[in-house]
Amino acid sequence: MRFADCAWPPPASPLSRRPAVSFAVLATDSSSAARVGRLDLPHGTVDTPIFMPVGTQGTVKTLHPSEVEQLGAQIILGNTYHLWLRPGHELIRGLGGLHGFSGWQRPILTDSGGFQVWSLAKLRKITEEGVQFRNHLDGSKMLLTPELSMEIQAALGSDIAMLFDECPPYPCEEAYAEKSLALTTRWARRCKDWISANEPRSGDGRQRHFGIVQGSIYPDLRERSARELVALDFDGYAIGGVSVGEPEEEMFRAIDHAVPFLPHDKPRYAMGLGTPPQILEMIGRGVDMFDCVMPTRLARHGMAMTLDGPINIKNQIHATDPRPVCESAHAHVAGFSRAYLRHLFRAGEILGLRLLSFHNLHFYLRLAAGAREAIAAGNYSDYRDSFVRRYTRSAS
RNA sequence: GGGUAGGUGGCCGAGUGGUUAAAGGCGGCAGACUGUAAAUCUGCUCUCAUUGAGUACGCUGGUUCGAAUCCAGCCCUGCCCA
Repeated sequence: MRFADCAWPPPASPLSRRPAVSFAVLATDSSSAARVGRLDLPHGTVDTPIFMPVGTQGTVKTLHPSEVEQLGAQIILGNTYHLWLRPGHELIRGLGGLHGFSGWQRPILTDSGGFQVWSLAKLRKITEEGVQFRNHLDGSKMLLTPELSMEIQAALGSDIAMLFDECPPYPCEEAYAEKSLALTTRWARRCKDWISANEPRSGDGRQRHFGIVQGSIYPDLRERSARELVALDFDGYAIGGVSVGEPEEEMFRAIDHAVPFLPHDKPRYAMGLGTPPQILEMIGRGVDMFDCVMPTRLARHGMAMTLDGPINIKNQIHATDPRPVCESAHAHVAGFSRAYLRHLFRAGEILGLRLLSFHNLHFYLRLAAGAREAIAAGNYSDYRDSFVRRYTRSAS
């Protein structure tokens, strides 16, 4: 199975006819820890491994929900922090939750605001109670707590709510990482208490909750964090605190030191990852779910993913190139030349942002679909290796 | 013809005796981006060479130790009046 041979849109997996359970592992790879799974959620089913496009503010930037659907995206992200500040979770609740409000009818995962603890570090103060933010919109002080994060996510009505965590920076002293993960665990307990006291729904329609493993680059801490969260019993587990500036090898190690302590029958989610080769690497290490701003942000900055690595469409070299951006491009984009795409970017035309956003997401989604097919077909290592070999060949 | 304002690096535009190869913007050429304060940010952008040198603020001449900056003449442009 090669990336270029993958059918698009991907066929429904014949493996996915099973009794309704929240998550089922349907196939495993013999040469790696990769597995194919199915995750049943209130708004639909998600085939794993999966890439989840990021739609922080209730929109996958530049794209119409129908286009995101056309891409075959099965689940997208939203962000608690941003939607809380603007337009406010009660407003969204009143307009049909995030699904009704945004027009996206498939599953949504909401991040808890924990990442903003890291990304807005200059504007916040962490206490036992929660995180005091200086609102980046108007500078006013606001307190986000585990309970409030859960309440906001319940109001948004996402299919999966992430627990409120502290994402420590890199590098991070071991003592701080230990303190931080202990806080994340205490917050997880408070999230759980809030959920059991307030979650109105039950059964298949209920919101799922994923814990977030922290512990920076320290193996013992990763293990401890994973064990503590698993003991609290959530619907799935994420590995956080990665892709915060650490070398790639540290990132892989952090995953490896967490995955073995996570249950086989629950989905595993590596937060914020990654480049295409990183995602294939992580799938081989047993991760099921990914999200990353990279395809959409890079698209808006003129970078297009191709089977031969990313290219900067703004570069002069593409000025008269009649070829499509990539031989694997979706028909929606394949009809446009690199020369035209370059022109759109140089002219500041919005269509350029849209076409590359569409293209890069297609590339990522197809990468994941190909991985699912390859795992089911029992040749995942070949798929990964042949993709990475070509993708990185000209990059160096 | 008279008056007046002005001519600065690819373009716009600041500078009005030395710290000016000349602010800033645009344009151009690259780079960065990983649970999105991001259609953003960074670097380079006269010529040649390694430090360094050369050429350059309409043109020509002058004043001065030193001129994009002061003076004279000329050329050109905008506006106003004939």
